[in-house]
Amino acid sequence: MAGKRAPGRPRSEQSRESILASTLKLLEDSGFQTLSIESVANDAGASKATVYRWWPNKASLVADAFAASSLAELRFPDTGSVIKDLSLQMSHLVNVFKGRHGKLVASLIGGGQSDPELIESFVRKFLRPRRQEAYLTLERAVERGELPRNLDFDVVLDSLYGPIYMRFLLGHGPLNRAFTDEVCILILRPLVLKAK
Amino acid sequence: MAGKRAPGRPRSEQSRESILASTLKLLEDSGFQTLSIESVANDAGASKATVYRWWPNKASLVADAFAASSLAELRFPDTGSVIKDLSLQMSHLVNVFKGRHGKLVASLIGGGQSDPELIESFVRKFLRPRRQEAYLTLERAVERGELPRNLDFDVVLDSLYGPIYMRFLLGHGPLNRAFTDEVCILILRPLVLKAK
Amino acid sequence: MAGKRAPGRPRSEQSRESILASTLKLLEDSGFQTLSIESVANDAGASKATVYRWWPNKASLVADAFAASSLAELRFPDTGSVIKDLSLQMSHLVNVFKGRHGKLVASLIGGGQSDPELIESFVRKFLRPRRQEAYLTLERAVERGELPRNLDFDVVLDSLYGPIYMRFLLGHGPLNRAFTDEVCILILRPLVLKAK
Amino acid sequence: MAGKRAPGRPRSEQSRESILASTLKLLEDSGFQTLSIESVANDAGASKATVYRWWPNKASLVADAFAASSLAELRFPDTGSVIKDLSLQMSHLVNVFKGRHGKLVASLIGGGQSDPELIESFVRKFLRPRRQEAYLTLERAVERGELPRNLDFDVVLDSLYGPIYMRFLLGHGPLNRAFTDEVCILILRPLVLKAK
DNA sequence: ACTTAACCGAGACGGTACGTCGTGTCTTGCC
DNA sequence: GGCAAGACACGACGTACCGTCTCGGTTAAGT
Repeated sequence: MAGKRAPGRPRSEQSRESILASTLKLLEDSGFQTLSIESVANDAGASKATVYRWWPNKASLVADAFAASSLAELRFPDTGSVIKDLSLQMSHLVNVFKGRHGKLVASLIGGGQSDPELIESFVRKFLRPRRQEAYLTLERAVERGELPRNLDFDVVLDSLYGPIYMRFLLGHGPLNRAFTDEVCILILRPLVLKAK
Repeated sequence: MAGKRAPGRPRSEQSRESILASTLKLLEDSGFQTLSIESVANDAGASKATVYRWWPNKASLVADAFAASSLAELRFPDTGSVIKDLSLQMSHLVNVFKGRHGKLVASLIGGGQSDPELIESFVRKFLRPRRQEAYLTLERAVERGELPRNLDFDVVLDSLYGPIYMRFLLGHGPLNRAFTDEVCILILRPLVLKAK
Repeated sequence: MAGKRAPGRPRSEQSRESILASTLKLLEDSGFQTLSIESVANDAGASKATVYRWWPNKASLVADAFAASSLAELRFPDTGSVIKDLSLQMSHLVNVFKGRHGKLVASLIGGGQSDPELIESFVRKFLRPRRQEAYLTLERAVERGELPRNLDFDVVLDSLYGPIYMRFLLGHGPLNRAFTDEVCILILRPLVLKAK
Repeated sequence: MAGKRAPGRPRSEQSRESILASTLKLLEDSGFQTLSIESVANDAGASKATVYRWWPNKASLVADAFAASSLAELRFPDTGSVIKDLSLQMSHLVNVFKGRHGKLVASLIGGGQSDPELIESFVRKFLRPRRQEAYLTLERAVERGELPRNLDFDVVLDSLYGPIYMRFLLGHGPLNRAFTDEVCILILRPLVLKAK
């Protein structure tokens, strides 16, 4: 079913990949605003028309490039302790934000303030998958009796990660393991104690 | 020597104000990226050269315009209860973010990801002053015996406001009074109980 | 060896014809410069590759299309009077130039100024055949004793038709029967008189 | 009166001249069709926007460039004989057409077949001024009694020059002094004889 | 009947130029 | 010397064709 192939020359997978790769590369240097589609096409050895044929605007292109990037390496550990699990993962996230891909994420969220597509892509491709895993981590803790039932996971998780995003985007305070640990303890310790 | 005034026509206060006003106006419609200095000059009935004479780039202009805007109306109440004080103020902030000036703040933070001056301006003109007031609110609670001494105010405040900024910028969950209240209770209730 | 036919599918006569027809049609609307091969292929329901397979460039295509057009309907009458014969034919030519095919001829000569192939085609397919007939008309007049022997036919014919082409291409004066008659009389009357 | 100067920076005469000069230069190499405005701007060290600010399209630009070129060097002599006067001037014209500026004129007339502005410019800037002089030459001959009164000058002149333009544009026969002399004699001798 | 090979449509590809828009700088005359 | 008006060189925008290139499918001639 749907075995029919579209007629005409098929899309070049090679050009698609080199365009996305160039986008990522240039984005890391120059940020979202200064990134020009012309420079992407140039760097990728592709034609501007080819870029515009497949991506309607810069935002779509960047969103796709971000989605294609291997940013999925943020697994949650399972140590038997919620606090340890989450503080480890939060510290990993901070390292990512401060590393090579930090500028990319900042560009995405920053550019997204004037282009909903970018935000939508970031949430769908990055935030939601990670949150799914976080739900599991929290559920495991509930099963273990570490956390109470009837907890609003989203409120807890936004309280844990919101401070990270805030400091990442506003830079008004240090962003490091000490900070994430403090936040983690501030929020989770009372919950865990209660459950005892 | 100090009494000497530079010769020539003094700077026109009127043009300065109309330029800042037009900047704010256009920013609310179009966002930071699409805002062009050309359009500002045009709308303000000023010359492009005049804009460039006084502001080196778009970011400075927007930062100044933001500073000149009356966004300082976010006082903290003093009800005698930390939780009430903060949940009221957080709810006010959410209303500002969802109101007419929301787009302005989003533009500032968004544009700031590729232009540090904007972030710096936002933090200095908006975030810090409010935080100063928050410190006072928290201190009052400590004096009252509502909160323990040796509390890291910045960690507490980022835990309270981070979730708001995160939902404001990413839009991945509802942002309303119910949410801020839940966050407020999640974080402050345990602290207050402990202090009893 | 000569009898051998190449194997494989033979050229589609239908596509050839529809391409030439579309070329003519579009040429009449848009002129040579604006005519795009893409639009021809599109209009003809053919593929661009098919056009390029058979015609190396736009000029060849247009030249072929012109050759295939039925512009051969400009016979010379034989009234027994050179002046009548030629003034009739010249008037016919003017009508053609002012009619549906006028733009086609103008495009051909115009485009030909930067593409010799077009001019060459126009001369070979249109001008020379007509001139052959004109030679016969003049020869008949010589036989009749209407015109002197030793006349340089080409000089006479260019003197008769040059004014028509000039006004057709430059549009600096009216182009109508009155004009062609005057030219005809100016040039031929003295010759005929002399021959008497 | 009308002493008011437009406000703002005045147009740069230097850029105007270098643009027109580059246009002429490139036109002689490449012809009208292949001439790109981009290359003109580039060669002139000007910006594309500047070209487009002052000339709405390629035709206007070329027309202006042609008008600014010194193609006015085609004076009519006054030898006391119409035939001599005209055959000299016609021969000069042929030399111009075969010389450096020939391609320019051909481009103008060729391009003009799809852009009336070009033709209009050629007629106004080149053809009409020369024709005015030709009228004077013919009038002198009438005064001298060399030519009859009541002659339609335009018909005579188109009969003389039409053949030149025709051979210039179609290239179907030699274009040289011998040809112009023959045409001149064919048309003018009968008139002059009559006038004797 | 079966192979073979050129044909054809569709349409993607790297390019080039288009005409427009905004940048930041400049020149002019008025205030 | 500030200011509006606005021209300037520059460079990216998004579009349209260019001429070339795969594809899958079609159509005869020659086995």
